[in-house]
Amino acid sequence: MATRISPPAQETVDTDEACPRLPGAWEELAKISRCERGDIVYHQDDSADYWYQLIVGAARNSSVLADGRRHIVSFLFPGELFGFSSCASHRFSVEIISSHAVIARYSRRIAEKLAESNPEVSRLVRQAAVESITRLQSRMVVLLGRSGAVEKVAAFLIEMKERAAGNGIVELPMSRYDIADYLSISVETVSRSLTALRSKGLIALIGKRRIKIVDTAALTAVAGVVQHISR
Amino acid sequence: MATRISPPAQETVDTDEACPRLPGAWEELAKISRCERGDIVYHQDDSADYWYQLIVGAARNSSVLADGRRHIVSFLFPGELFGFSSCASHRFSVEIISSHAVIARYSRRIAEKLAESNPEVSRLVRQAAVESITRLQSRMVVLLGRSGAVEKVAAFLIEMKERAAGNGIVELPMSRYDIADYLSISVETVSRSLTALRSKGLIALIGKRRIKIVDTAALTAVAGVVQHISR
DNA sequence: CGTCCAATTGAACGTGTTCAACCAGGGTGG
DNA sequence: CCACCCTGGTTGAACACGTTCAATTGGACG
Repeated sequence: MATRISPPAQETVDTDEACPRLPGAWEELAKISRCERGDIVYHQDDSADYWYQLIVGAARNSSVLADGRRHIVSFLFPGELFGFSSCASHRFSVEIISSHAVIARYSRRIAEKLAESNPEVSRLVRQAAVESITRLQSRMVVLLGRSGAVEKVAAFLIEMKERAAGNGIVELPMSRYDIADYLSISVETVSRSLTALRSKGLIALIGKRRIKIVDTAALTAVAGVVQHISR
Repeated sequence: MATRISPPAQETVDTDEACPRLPGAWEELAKISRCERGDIVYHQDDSADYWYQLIVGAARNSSVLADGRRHIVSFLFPGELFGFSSCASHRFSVEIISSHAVIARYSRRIAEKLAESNPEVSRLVRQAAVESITRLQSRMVVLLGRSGAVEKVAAFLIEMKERAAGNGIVELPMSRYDIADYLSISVETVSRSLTALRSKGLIALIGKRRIKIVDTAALTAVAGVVQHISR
């Protein structure tokens, strides 16, 4: 059952990933950890002493409501900076969903100081925040825009295709339950929507967690004209 | 039909956050405009050369989808900073909904330079962005997490109460259609939810655009455990 | 006073939820 | 090795809720 990731297992590993190029002062600050599926990067209500960046793998950023239901606010992919908070504690939990992952941890106190003294870091952090806002707003439009379930799932698949980087085949690191909680529909409806898209010939399922997008144009059309974010 | 005010700005991701006290260098940058209901601060797809701050009044931050439907991303109230973006053009429109309003305009080029050279401005702008993210995430949880329409409307009323600052009586500067597009439910359902809350004795309607919250505790309970952002 | 649009109410319909059964795969223990 | 279970996923059927279409009211303004 989901072990908390260890206190800093710091090993110096080159982070020449898909993440944005950051100044040396920033990179030196990184403490690298390896983790596995189910590890919890931080928990709802933990104190927010660090910023994080996902280097390898995938994670979910979720919140559990009072009635026990869960909502997934976002999925995290390589390169993404997360863990910003306006208050002293985190309001959401972040949990690894890929079998393995690598994350970088940055002392919030020092990182903030750096962001104030170093113009380059300042700009990059602000840019990361603004992009996060853009993505959230875009997602809100997609989800709350009164599309049907099939449209939501189609939009989700396209988002995954664009973010996880695909050559037509999209790996889904998350379960159907995760997708359901992300789109705010029931698991059954997610499943039905997928089979609907499959029987229309727009996608093909390879196993459970792998999807081939057969007709991208048609899928995009189903999703509605969802203009996506330039990253 | 909605006159455009002032030269357009390029690139905007509206961060809908409350604005803290900023240093003199910042305040000197402000260009003040007065406007009226229906005025468009900027339009979807306009290029954005400015950041904005709403001083007096209320505005809506919306986007029109391909099929003609509209979605309201956020309502803007006095003090809020908006118009940030990472991409080249506005993805949303901002329109005044109160009879009169006052807004401040800041050259984005200069403001960004200021944010990079002045640690205080840097911190405050970053803080505004982070709070905007928090608010968006919170709103997402509230809206997507609660299934019932009555619960959404209840949550909306409480949000308005907290933001517009009320002594029990909440002024609603927006129409039922605006509320509907904000909550992604139909106007009829908004209306029905309001009457349901009224007949339960939780609220009272004074005219059309003014609501008295009779039983705050019960209304909060209906809204679900909606923890709100510290501003 | 009449017009126009926002707001409300009513009734039929459609879509997603819910409850339920079933299937497939992986792990464990006898 | 097979039986067993347990979780994740799919499918089916009844129901509930919000939408939609439609009619009515109410208030603002000319």
